[in-house]
Amino acid sequence: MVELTRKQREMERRSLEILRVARPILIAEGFQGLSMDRVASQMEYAKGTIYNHFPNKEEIVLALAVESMELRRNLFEQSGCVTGPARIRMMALGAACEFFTKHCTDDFLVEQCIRKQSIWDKSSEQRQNLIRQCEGQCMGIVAGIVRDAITCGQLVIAPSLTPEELVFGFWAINYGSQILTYSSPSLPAIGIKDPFNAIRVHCCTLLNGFAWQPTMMLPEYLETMSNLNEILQPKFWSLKNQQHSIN
Amino acid sequence: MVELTRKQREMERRSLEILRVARPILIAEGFQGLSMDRVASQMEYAKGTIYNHFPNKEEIVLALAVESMELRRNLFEQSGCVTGPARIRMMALGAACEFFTKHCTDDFLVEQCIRKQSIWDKSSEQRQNLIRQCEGQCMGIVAGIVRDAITCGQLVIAPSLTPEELVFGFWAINYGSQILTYSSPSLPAIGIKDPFNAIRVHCCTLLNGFAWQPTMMLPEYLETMSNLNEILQPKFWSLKNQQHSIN
DNA sequence: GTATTTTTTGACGGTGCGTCAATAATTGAC
DNA sequence: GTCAATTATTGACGCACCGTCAAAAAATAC
Repeated sequence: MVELTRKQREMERRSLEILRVARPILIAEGFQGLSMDRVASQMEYAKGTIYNHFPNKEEIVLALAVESMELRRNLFEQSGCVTGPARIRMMALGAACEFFTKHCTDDFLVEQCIRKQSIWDKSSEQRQNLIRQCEGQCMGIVAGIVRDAITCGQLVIAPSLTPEELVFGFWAINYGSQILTYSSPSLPAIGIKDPFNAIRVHCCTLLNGFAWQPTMMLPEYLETMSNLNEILQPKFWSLKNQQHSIN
Repeated sequence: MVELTRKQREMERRSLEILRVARPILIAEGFQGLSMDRVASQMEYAKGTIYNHFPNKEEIVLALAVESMELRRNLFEQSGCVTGPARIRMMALGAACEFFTKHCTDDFLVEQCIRKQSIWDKSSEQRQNLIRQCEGQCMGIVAGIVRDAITCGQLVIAPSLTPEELVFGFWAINYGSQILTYSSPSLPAIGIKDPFNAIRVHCCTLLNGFAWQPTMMLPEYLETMSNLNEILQPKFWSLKNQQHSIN
């Protein structure tokens, strides 16, 4: 019994070590660049041993994505330390998003890697569920804020729109902007100089469009966001020891 | 001289044939699934001949993306046939986006394929410029509408926001939503049942947030969008013969 | 009809994935 | 401490793919 768990612990430790080796390769050279041989040689193990832990490359990538999405979820949870009306908490969440993209860029990139059919095709349902679960938790946190706002009468939405679908809009703005920012070869050339500022403006405008109380116009919003960034950063830094890639 | 151009024409014809063979493979099986050997054998040419036309796989994919983005640009241009205040033309553009995603799904998928560093690393600057150019043209069309609105006094934006950055918001909502829709394993499970409706709602809300005149509340917006979809679709269908994958 | 240029071909070297029989290490019974 | 049984590790192997290039074939020029 004790024996078994010791073995399991060792197994677990090495799995994590594999992920530690794989992560920087994935980030630096993408899915193509990550090779099992390379991971094996860098670990000083044979390839077969790696395959004892992960049945294929896709599973490694998904495992890395789980780590990264858990970091995101932790940031989302930590942003809950900000008190105040729902709209402010929603903004704190936006700040968490911004923090994640700016300071956990590696994790953001890993998250992107898994948005490909081929990866979902080849990976185990079990690990896929971990992703789904984490995604659901993130959604739950944000949708909770929306529900609070509705309950307090600070926000009224059309009956055809669920709170989750409202969150979907903010998710899309953030996610879409960030994808475009990182993958569009020359945003500045087509007139987009400060995408992060643009995201803030659009989130504020969307909140205003929904008439989410208390009313807050752009200058006030931007100032509040700056303050939130100040407040939240030190909190987030405390995660450093738990996690991998905050910089 | 005449000889040379005939050869060039044949060369051109075969390049297009390669793309015609490659496209369905790319769409069905992704970048990984597309193999040069397969294209060659399906064309009944030797692999070397394919390499006479495209120096590597990435160039083929980029060439396909150019075709798809040109289709998008054409749809954007065609949406200009709708007359009326800028806000309505902006909505027509939204309808064009929706049409593209829904009925040119293959092209939408191809557009996604090129948002990877590894593809830009390996492809020629020349073809990259074709993409950038097309992207710039699309941006130009939409930003033009925004500028019109500003000129007419129907829209006022903060001086810190360029018209292009405003477009960026709508782009992000559309692009982000669609990526999430196609790649998130289970949006319905986390509460998002009708992403297309959600996109419309968010675009309307964003327009309202910017106080873009003439004022239009959600029900009116949704009805107008439905009408636009009716009006525009037959127009778009006329592209069918020029292009590849409208369905 | 022959010499020259152009085009096509597919075998080849190199890399990477995932497998599996052979080998090494660990375990536990005596 | 020994040895048989179990478990873990290894890396060579089969297969697939990319991109190259010398040789063969076709087209062209004369």
